[in-house]
This record gives sequence, structure tokens and C-alpha cells, in this order.
Amino acid sequence: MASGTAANQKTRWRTPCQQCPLRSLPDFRDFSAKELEFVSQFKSGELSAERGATILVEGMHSAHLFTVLSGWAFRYKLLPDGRRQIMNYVLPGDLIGLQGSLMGEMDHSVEALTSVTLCLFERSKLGRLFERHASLAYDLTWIAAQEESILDEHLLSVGRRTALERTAYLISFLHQRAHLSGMSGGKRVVPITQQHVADTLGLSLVHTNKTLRKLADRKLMRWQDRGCEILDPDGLLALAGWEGLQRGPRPFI
Amino acid sequence: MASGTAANQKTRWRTPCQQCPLRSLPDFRDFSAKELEFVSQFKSGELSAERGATILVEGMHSAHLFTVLSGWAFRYKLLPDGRRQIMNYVLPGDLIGLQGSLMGEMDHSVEALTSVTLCLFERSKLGRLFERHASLAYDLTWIAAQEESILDEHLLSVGRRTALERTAYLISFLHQRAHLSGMSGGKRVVPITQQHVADTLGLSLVHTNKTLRKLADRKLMRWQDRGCEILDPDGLLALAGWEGLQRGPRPFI
DNA sequence: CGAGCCGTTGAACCAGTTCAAAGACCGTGG
DNA sequence: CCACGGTCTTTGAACTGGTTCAACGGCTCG
Repeated sequence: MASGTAANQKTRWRTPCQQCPLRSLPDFRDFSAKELEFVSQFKSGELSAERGATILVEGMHSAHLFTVLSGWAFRYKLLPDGRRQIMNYVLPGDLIGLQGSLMGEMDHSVEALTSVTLCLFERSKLGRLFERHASLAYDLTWIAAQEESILDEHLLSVGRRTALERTAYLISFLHQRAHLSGMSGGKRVVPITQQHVADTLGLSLVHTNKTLRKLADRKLMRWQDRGCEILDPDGLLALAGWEGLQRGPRPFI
Repeated sequence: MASGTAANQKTRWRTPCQQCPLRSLPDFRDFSAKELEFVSQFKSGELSAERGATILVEGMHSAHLFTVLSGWAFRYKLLPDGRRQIMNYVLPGDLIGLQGSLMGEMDHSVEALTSVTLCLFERSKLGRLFERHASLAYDLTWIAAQEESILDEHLLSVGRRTALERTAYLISFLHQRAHLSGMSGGKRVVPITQQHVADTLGLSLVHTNKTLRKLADRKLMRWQDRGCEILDPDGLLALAGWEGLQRGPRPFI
């Protein structure tokens, strides 16, 4: 279970939004010069965190919003006795802390899976975003609705899919997300342990291991190191009974 | 499982937003005259649906958004073979169809639990809302973030709580929601069957029945008719290990 | 009065958990 | 260089929380 301390480091400003490497990804929408200018001054700095570091803590009242610039993280909640449920994964281009910014305090925590760099935005400027940049306000709502849609699918998995189906779903999901964030050359690895898979799917570690083995025996994927390689994307989708993520231009801040 | 057909009926305009009965509830935020005027012309009519009727269908491309004026409904998804997962319940003041409006097509369905009346909004006017009414745009984002927060908690339940804890959680959750929507005089009943409980919690009908019996034996609640009566709200919260819904002024459209 | 829906209960079963142990692969310090 | 401890994965075996199957009783509504 999580043991990392919040060893975050504020770092010097590095990446100007105008040259943000994420903008060139095909899946992100284009920004107007005006939008770009606003986002640029909305951004107040960058932050980096090591693998295992806790970026946001449940109950915390944060003055910031973040967008992931590079690396992987995950959102989770704990029960009083320590049982953990991972809600979703956070990849480059994803926004975190919106829920906390709008509702006062975070209702979940976020931990880094790899070393991560984040763009930092001032919560206090969020009002101005809504007042002066309708298109960005729309994007924020879109992002929140998108997250809702993903959570719906996760809930369907955990509630109604069998262990094998769930696992196939999760592997597909992560593979697609990685692909759309430009992280995978197809074979690429997702940096998670089997414990993460278990905590995402509501399964025990042991049964997760045995289920992954079954998927490997069927030549659908292969577990290696700390992650997995996809062998048969379509087979996984079919097994999960899942349509896949919807594509199309995606906003980000 | 769901059998109702979409027997929706457009009805004559009835409730002017200025006299909306929901506005007087303590939990909803106040509107300025300007906001009220916009919402008033954003609303294009009302619609009513009978118990069992399907209000929105997964895959559908809807030209409307809805707010529930009265009655109960629920959001759900189906797997190809018919397994059903209920994602959340929809009560007076709740918005539905936002996800579909923003992302093109609905990724879930909505069915009425009681007879329901809905306010109808034109999706085409959503752009104007963002451009001219920042405060309402903010509210929409808030609403989406709130839904996300609720889904997180559901996912935690289904993934990591035991059947008894889950059931206690759901009962508490519905009780609180009903209370905040002004629907309950404390003893009031939630209009759902045990099949709905099962499909919300990812349990079988039989085991749901046995679990509800345990809660009743412990004098925490009582099942009656088509719903339940809460006997010991705090006992349920404690059993679930849940903090309860956060209060405070809540926006609605 | 019959058909459906809803709730209830018992009994057999099994998907997934828990317990236990061991092997692979690090990085670290002696 | 090797020994050591920590993290991660793997596997077998016993167990159990929850499922499935089956049947029945009560209620409502046409």
C-alpha cells in the first residue's frame, strides 16, 4: 500500500504553454492565441513529484489545480481500515484537483506512479476563466463530464463484470489512454503493479495475479516488469464487452 | 429488468422558473434576477414520464438537457448480455443529459422510478449560457464535479465495501439525498425495489434480500412496500464507514 | 380469478478471498 | 564482491461471501 511521503518539489518554470509538447498530439484540440495567452498567465509554475509521492490528499484544501505534463499518477480513496479503491489514472494532459477547487476540499488522493511533472494553476484565477473565456469554461465542463463517463464505465466493470472481463477492460482502457496521450509505441508498458490492478478492480492481489495469468495464457497480453504489454487489443475489447474510448478532439487546459 | 417503453409526453408549460418550488429549498443557492431570466428562456417546456418509462437511452443523441422537477429516476448502463449496473439516482433539482449534450451521445440510460416531471432545456442554447452567464457555467461545472464525487464514493462501495457495508451506505445515501431534496419527512420511503438495490451495489437479488434482512434485524432500517424506512441513520453511517454527503449551498439550473 | 411483480427462504455451489510460502529482482551498505 | 532486505510476482490449498437454482406466498390490477 502507499508509503510515499509528499516529497513534492517546486521547480523553476520550464515549459511555456505556447510550446507545450502536448499541444501537438492529434487528440487535443487547437487553441486560439487568446486562449493560449490566458492559459499561459493562468499557469503559475511547475511541480515535480517522484514515484510514490502523494500529490494531493483527501480532505486537503488546495490552492491549486494541476495538469499533468509528463508521467503517470492515480486517484484513489481509502476506507477507515485501509482498504483502497483506485478510481482512475491520470496521464499527460489530464487535469487534477478540479473537484477540490470547486467543492472546497479534496474527496480523494492522488499519488504518482512514475516521476511526474505538473503544471500549476491558481485556483483564485478560476473565476476569471469562467468570466472571460467561455470556451475554456466549456472545456472544463467537458473534462468533468468525460471523467464522469469513465467512472460510469469503471463502475459497470466493478459492479457487473467478472474478474476476467474486468481485467481485460482495465488493460484495454489503460492501453487506449496511453496511446491517446502519445505514450505508447504500441508495445509500451503501463507502470503499475498487480496491486494497483487489484485495487482498481475490487479484487484481491492473489486473484488478480491468477486472472492476469489467464489473459496471458490466452495470448491477449503479457505481464512484464511492472506493467503489461498488449498482444491482442481487439480480443481484450471483445472479452470485456467494451466499446472503447470515444475519440475526437479533446480539450485541455 | 427494465421493460418500460419511452412513453414520454410533452406537456404544456406549467411552472415558471420564477416560481420554481425547488428554489425555496434551503440547500439550493439563490439566483440573481438576471440569471433567473436567462434560465427562464433557456427552458423550452416540460415533459412528464410514468414509472418505468425510459427518459434517455444509451447511444442516443439528444437535443435536450433536463432538470428533474418532481419524482425519482435512475441512471444505468447495460452489458451486451443484459447485466445492469445502476450508476446513480436522480432527484428533484438534478440535471440529466449533460454528458450527452457535451459529448455527442449518451453513454448511459435514464429510467423513471416514479412519475416524473422534467424541465426541458435546449442544448443549442448551451453555448450562450457559457458566453453570457459565467456564474451558470460555473454551476454546470460544479454539478459535474459533484456527480464525479458521488461516483467515486459508489465505486469505493462496490469495489471495497462488504455487502452489509455497501447496503448501509446506499440506504444512507438515498436517505440523505431525499432529505436534501425536500422529499422526506424523515420516515419517508424511497421508491425502489430490491432489484434496484442489487443492481446499484453489484450484488445478486437474493443476497441483497438477505443483507437487507440483516440490517432490519439490527434495527437500522425496515423494508416496506417498495422502499425502505430509516430507523437509525447514524448506525448506518457508522456501519458503512461513510462521512455522509457534504452540505452547503448547491447550484441548480 | 389469473397473471405478474415483488419479497422471502432454503440448499447447493463456486468465484474469489485468505493464508502461507517461496522465488525473482532489485538497490544498498558492509 | 556478496549479503541483506525490500518490493513484486507466483503458486498451492483451505475457506467463505456471495451466487444460482428453485419454490412459494402476498399483493395488485385488469
